[in-house]
Amino acid sequence: MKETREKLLQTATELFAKRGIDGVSTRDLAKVSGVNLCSINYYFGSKQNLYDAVLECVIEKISNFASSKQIPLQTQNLTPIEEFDAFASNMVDFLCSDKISGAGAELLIKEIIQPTNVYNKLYQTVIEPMHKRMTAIVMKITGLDEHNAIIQTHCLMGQVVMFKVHKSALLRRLDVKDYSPELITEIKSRIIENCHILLKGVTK
Amino acid sequence: MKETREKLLQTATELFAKRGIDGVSTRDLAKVSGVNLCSINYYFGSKQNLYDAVLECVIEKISNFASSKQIPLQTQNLTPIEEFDAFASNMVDFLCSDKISGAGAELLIKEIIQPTNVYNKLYQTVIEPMHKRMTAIVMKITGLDEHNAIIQTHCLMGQVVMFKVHKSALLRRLDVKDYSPELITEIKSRIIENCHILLKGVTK
DNA sequence: AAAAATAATTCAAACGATTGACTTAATAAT
DNA sequence: ATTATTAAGTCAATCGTTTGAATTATTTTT
Repeated sequence: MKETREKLLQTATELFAKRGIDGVSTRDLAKVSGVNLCSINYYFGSKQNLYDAVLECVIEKISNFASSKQIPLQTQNLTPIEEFDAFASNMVDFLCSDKISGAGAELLIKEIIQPTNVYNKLYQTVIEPMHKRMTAIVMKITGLDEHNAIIQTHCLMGQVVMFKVHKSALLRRLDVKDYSPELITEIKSRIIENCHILLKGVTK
Repeated sequence: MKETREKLLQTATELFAKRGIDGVSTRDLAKVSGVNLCSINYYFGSKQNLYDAVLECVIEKISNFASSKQIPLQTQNLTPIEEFDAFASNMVDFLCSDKISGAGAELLIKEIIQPTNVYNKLYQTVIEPMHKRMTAIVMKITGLDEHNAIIQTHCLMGQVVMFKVHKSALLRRLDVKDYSPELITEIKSRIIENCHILLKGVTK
């Protein structure tokens, strides 16, 4: 059946996201997936290839999510600020809402912290285009040169990324168990307000 | 000699930071350290205990670094903004300058992304006090209530953390090989300027 | 439509290698 | 004499991977 491959991909995404590739054995994967052990090699060739396939799925998911959010927006004529807002909002949604990214965002961060051979593709197909696009907007609004705009872009993105990277600390500080839709909304508007202030108030 | 224990701790910090605890075998550790395999169990009891010891060293290093930066400042009477600046500046230094944190900062981020049993101590002794202190400053300057100040603190910290978490992407974007002292200075002043703008311009 | 042949998939079992931990013995340093 | 360190090796457990037989699904032939 074609389910076996899919089940393996899904389980692997969750387990790898939680414990990393070295923290998950092929026997764990097979048991949790409910498939035979050799299915991993049958469908993917090796555990490493399975990990690569999982990450390619995540890359694809991001690409799809990004383009799905762009199509309806391109018809309108957005100001740079509006374009930026949509971008930041989507980024928060993807990183923080498990409904959208699943365990993918978790895996993404792991790959960034401890890059494997897949990182190159991740960077070229997802990270760099996003970063470049955001840098262009920052340059347009602030008038910063490219060098400074890149650094500023990194600052702005950091505000978003932080809520995924160190989610646990924020939850403890706020004394809540998980991100609620309301909290995500709060975070989003705080980030966007901050970005507005920075984009308008920053000096060369 | 007392070197063996120290050498193990040092090597373990670097290897664990690079490849994670599961990515390093005890035989690797012994070989790279240039010590005998059983020294690990002799001095630390187990690989896990060695990892814990390494992280406690990192925690201690942060605490020392933080307090060393506080003593000379406490004598002066700093404004909240000045206190904030020193705090942010030190945080950038610790996270981004390998001379100061060594591989410790790398390990720190790894522990945050994939917490082990040591995370609790890390949070209670380092992260929470920092976060609380910064939140207090944010509240004082902006007048935000605690809930919003916590979220804002997370945003501000994110700007700093980003330069450690996704250092590789920034280096690629700027087309440089590593953080130079000049680049760190640039980053630092950008972050501090941003924080000034946000602390003064944010609305309830 | 029934039977035969082929391909795709799953299975239990086991492979060789490596893991962390441990033992015993001997040596070196303080 | 106590402590520190090395050496060589064993241990059970687990690792990723492979095997060949069994099963199921699909296609071809009759």
